[in-house]
Amino acid sequence: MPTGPSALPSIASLPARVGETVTLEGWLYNKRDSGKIRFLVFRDGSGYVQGVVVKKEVPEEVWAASGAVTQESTVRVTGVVRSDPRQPGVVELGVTDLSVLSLCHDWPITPKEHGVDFLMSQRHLWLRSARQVAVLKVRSEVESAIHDFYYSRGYTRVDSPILTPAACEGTSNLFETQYTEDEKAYLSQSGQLYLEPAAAALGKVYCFGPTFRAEKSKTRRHLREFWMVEPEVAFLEIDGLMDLAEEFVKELTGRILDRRREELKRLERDPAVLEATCAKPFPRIDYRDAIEILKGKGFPVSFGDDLGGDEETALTEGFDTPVMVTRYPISIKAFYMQPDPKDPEVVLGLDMLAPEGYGEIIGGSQRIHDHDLLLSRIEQHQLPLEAFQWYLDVRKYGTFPHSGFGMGLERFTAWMCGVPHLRECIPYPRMLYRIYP
RNA sequence: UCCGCAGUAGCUCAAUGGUAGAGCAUUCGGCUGUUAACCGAAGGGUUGUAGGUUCGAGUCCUACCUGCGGAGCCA
Repeated sequence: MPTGPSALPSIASLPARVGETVTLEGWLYNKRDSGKIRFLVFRDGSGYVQGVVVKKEVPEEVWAASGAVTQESTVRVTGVVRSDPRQPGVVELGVTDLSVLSLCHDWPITPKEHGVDFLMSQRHLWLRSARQVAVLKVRSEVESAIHDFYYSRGYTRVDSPILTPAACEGTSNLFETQYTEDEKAYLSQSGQLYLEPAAAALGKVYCFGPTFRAEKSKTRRHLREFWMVEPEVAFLEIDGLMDLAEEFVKELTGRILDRRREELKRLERDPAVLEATCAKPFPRIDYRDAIEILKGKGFPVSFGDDLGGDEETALTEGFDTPVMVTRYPISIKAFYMQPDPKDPEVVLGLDMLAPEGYGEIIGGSQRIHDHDLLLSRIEQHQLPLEAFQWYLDVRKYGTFPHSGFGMGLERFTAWMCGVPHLRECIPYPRMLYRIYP
């Protein structure tokens, strides 16, 4: 079992050490003082443990240190691990020695409520709070599960570039940067176009990295910098893509339920919906049927309209799993999506909507594999042909049907955690008018 | 960009146009089983900025700044 940089045991390991005397290093999370007995809650990143300091049982200087120590001071503490008779399965530390390594003054984040503006300005410190720690652990678990999912199925990870010469879709929401003296570059909005040639090389590929959208979005479901995982699979068509998306979401959700129960509990996340997601098939609804359902619910929508947040929430009502909507009108979707041969007004696209109002977590499609059809779509969208010549080459040299999707890591994490706003689901959120810290 | 809401102590919020207040945090005191511990005391303010109305403005009006929520777009 490898140890960290310090050979000291972690708080997380204490339940297996009942009866032992251990020394820990960490921070003071909270303190309750009751005359001749003090309760100090320590944290070290792996967990939390309550230390009990009794005046007549410790040397005078240890008692003094336990009184002087403040929230977020760094400490080295020694004590006996014992089960807490009031909470079975939980341990506490009978403190025998305590030294303050660094006394913390004026810690700004108190145990009471704070406003969003204040917390966001203190994001680097806010990260230490129990709720943020839990969310970041879930996020990390999701990231790890993503790699495990694809690796175990024979996918090759292909890192797509972050600096790109032109837009994938439109140019109004790109971050621009100077590449050379007379050439611009743009931060990537998607790795998809680069994955398609890679799928011709490796068959099954995926990329996972940061994505940048300079949209003027100011909602809880948008970030300007977010992480997206994108699989792209050769010879996979729309029905197989839907199977892949469902299997993917089921596996990630199951992984969180298996390994992050503690964090879900701390976040007061009811696991019922996540358990249903693992157990039940996801409904698959054609866009045309979705429009009829929405009309029945009183929405003034007709064929050709895109679905807004309220419509998405209405469609998922009554389901405790994600819902997949397919076959959107060709007019509202990207140029590269494959038209349905049986219904040329729609494309073989797929959106997966999370339940409970969390909205779109996956968007994907079968791609156009016919060279001339793709060429005509590029022309219809008035995209610069020379910029897409390499993309057309995928169809020119041994073309093949293929499909892929993108899943937003923060949106998925937000849904897992039951956290309403994406800003808590990434360590340092980048939002409109906010790039500090 | 558009629509709506807000800005008062370090933080979260009160205050009919008439003496600027509470809780938490901080400091001091009390308490041997606390769980956002509790009890007592103290310090802490140019009410976002600039102008205006009024005998009198935190409160009403105008402009600006900052933030929040939502829309469009999307993951």
